[in-house]
Amino acid sequence: MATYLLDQLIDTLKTAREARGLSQRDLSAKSRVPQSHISKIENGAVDLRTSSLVELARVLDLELVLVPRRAVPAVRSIVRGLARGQRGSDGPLAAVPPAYSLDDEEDG
Amino acid sequence: MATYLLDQLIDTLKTAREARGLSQRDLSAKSRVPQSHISKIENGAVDLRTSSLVELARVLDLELVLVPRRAVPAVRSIVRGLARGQRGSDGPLAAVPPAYSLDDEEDG
DNA sequence: GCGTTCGATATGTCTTGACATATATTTATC
DNA sequence: GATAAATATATGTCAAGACATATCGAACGC
Repeated sequence: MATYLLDQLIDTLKTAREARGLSQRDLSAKSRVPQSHISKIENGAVDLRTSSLVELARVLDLELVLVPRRAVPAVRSIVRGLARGQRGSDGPLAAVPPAYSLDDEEDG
Repeated sequence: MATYLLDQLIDTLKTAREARGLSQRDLSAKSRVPQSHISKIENGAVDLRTSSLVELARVLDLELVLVPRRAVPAVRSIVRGLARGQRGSDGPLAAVPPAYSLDDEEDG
């Protein structure tokens, strides 16, 4: 019974897995998290431990970051920008583009 | 014993708590996570569940976000810039280090 | 039919997390 | 310096639940 608080994170994980064409078993093999458990996680049936979350995220090239609430909108904008293929290599803070994104939620 | 993977996150939590002048008991009262458990968490004695992590983070005005590895540097810049440029209403937010490690890799 | 590959489920084991208590640490009073 | 009270953090016990192993049935191709 995962909390609603986790839904966003879980959805990000699942979407990222599928975007990379990985099966639950593939992800399991790379993360050492059993496939059965991945199934439960994606179904919101468990309140997974943080180490499991980090483990899965790493395999999916995601990092778990604690962001000050005030910075969340800007962070989301950057993530969306990158997800659409823009390269953010021009400067760290250079681009904090508006969040006019569509629905290609490849990453969180 | 929490995995080394969690050390950064834990440290961020503890630092944020102290920066806000909250005792473990204060944080417990606001988060519904028992003080005894907060003690264990901060000592790396447990691999806390994600809901607990989210709960504690929220009380500290932090949000748990999954960030694509490629976007991590930009995100860190935002967080730091914000911590420097803007002050929270009630205390030094400056002490909110990013919660990730720096073994960057190629995209997959 | 047989063998794969996929996600979902069953049962057993190990650890978190809740509760109560113990151990600092600080401050105050004598 | 000793004692006590108040505050902050740490530890012990045990039930609820995460995690592990094995298995299930569905969908696909041979």
